[in-house]
Amino acid sequence: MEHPPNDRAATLVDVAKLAKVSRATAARALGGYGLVTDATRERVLAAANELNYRVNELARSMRSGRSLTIGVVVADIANSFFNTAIRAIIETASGAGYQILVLNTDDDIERERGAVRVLTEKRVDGLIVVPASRTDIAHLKGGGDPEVPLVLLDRYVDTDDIDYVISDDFAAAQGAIQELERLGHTKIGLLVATAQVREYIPALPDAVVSTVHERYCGALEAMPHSSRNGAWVRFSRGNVDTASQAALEILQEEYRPTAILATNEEMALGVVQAANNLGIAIGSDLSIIAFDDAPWARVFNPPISVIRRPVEALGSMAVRLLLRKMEDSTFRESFKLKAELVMRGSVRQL
Amino acid sequence: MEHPPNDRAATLVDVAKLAKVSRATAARALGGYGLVTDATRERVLAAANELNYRVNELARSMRSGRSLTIGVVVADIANSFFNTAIRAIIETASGAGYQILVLNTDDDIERERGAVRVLTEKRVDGLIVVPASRTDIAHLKGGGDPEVPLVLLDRYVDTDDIDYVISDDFAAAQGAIQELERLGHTKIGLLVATAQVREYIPALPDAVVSTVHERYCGALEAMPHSSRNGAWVRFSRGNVDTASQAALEILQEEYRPTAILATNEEMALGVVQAANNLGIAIGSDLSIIAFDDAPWARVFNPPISVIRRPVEALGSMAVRLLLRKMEDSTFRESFKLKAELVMRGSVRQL
DNA sequence: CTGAAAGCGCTTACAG
DNA sequence: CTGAAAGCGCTTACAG
Repeated sequence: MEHPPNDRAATLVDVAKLAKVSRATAARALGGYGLVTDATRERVLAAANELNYRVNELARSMRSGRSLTIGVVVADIANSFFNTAIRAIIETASGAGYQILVLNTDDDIERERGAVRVLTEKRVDGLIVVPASRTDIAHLKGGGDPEVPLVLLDRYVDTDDIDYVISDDFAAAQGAIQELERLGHTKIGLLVATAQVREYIPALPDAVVSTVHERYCGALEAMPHSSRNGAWVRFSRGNVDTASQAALEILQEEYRPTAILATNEEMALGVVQAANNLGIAIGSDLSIIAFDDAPWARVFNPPISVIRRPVEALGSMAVRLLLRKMEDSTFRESFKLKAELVMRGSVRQL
Repeated sequence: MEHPPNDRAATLVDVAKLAKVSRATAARALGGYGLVTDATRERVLAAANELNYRVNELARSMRSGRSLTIGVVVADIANSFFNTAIRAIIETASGAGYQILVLNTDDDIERERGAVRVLTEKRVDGLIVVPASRTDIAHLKGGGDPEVPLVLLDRYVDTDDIDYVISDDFAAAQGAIQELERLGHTKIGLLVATAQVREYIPALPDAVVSTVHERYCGALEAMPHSSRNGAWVRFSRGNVDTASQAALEILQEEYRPTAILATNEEMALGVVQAANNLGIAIGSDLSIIAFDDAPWARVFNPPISVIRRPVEALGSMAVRLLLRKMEDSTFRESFKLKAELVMRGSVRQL
């Protein structure tokens, strides 16, 4: 009963022929645009159905100039913040009919450049990028002529002509330190995830990403003088083992801190691991607050206090902002969302 | 110094004109195929550079019939197994010049159908799917004529004409239970992540995904008779809170088990949370083994014993298999990789 | 409401 | 080694 047009997939022409209409009419009936009688529409749909027709989105995109695809360039999809954000991005985008191309950079600027290039060539309608650098951003400013709409996620860069959706990490870090002080802590350590670093170092590297900068500065500003000499501060690569090494160093200082702020999931796990190794009990001997409410944080014993950022909101907001910019290329707006401090058993009052 | 062809992005014609060659020659020089003199190639590349030319992959794909894009349809990108696999998929694919379109189904078969349809319409060159059902698979068998190469990841389905890359979960579950018995455990509970279930139930639901089936059957087969009545078995939705409820029920049985096997990350966290709530000490009062070596597992106190599946290998294998199938449509092969039991402090010898 | 024609930006044979 | 022509499968004006 099928009309197999030889062997190849059915095309618009096949449908049009079978329905005895022109290509234009068939396209209108199938695409749901323009005008068609109910009768002809039905005829076309029946034909399409019989031939098991699938529109070729490549052709449609080329002709219409819209690919219905959004490119997402992210530091590390295995990190819980990013994959939760991507989940929200996929959700929001597919609700609006857009699909997502995801690339991973591991915070490598060269890979980011390549990613943006590939996505541009694939003619994505828009781009969501977690930039690996605050200053190396020429490739984001459209080396090309008609620029692809772009929204930065999680981090801003050193220019005022690129919109972003971020959380207020300065305030969040500041608030966490203040809360520790309120509870009597005066010796406070800081473990900062910093992709730009090989292993871990005590001093702030030159070029760091905005989140690193904000979290460090926010924490430092609130820090009691006794904690500002940097003995309890380390900037570490974003993996658990390195973080653990760095935390060990901090915790083995002559006067060790009574509390540590960890700036992401990996740093938090590193601190916990180091504390376990040294037999230091979290919650009683050492208090800890971490950025991002990873799924395991509240299940730990004691549960870990966290700075909960509105991850889903950040992701879906980035998409919605991007969609608006795609409609109106002059539209400009940026968002900085508040994070929430969630205190749990990992912090003790002194 | 630029030659802005009005306002639009430079196209192949613009480059050809500036380089004073035909479109075909320009295409050959830029695309790196066919024959061109070094001299003309340089001229073309210089022109392309001056015009900041970016090839339109949409057009290239349409003409060449290859989109250099692979579709990935996954249950939940926020789950650590899946996002680690996706990371490997992106890595392997981009090494071969392919980009990844990711869709999320939450194990909903309707969404899976929609995802496959969209990706087919976007003319992906291949498809990697984590199927939400073992039987509802018509949409995977190419309702269309020339089928898109397909590889299943993590789960097989009830047909022998679709290739897959999975881990040997039956053997893994069996091995874990046997090890518990070897250590003296006779009362062993089982918490099985089952997307098909609303909350949690004690009996195996009708239609479950292959991983659920394999893990359950593997565990059951090794189970001592004392543990087979099902009092300590629950099938739970894949989120921590539901899992925790289910675990609470198991742990509040009159004779509670001395060990529990949890079939994924969420189930493991659920057990830990329930144990914490009841004041049951993991490692001494209750032993636990979990599927998947999530990043937090070894950092817990005590560290959680896990069944470590070769996640990256599964992901990159799926891509390599798919690439081979794309080259040769008759190529058939499937892989079942071994998992490794990693014993840590969460399991005690009785 | 429907159709004939042109064209999106490339690549693919086919000549030369 | 290079070019002229055709065509991938659609949509977009433009007529009627």
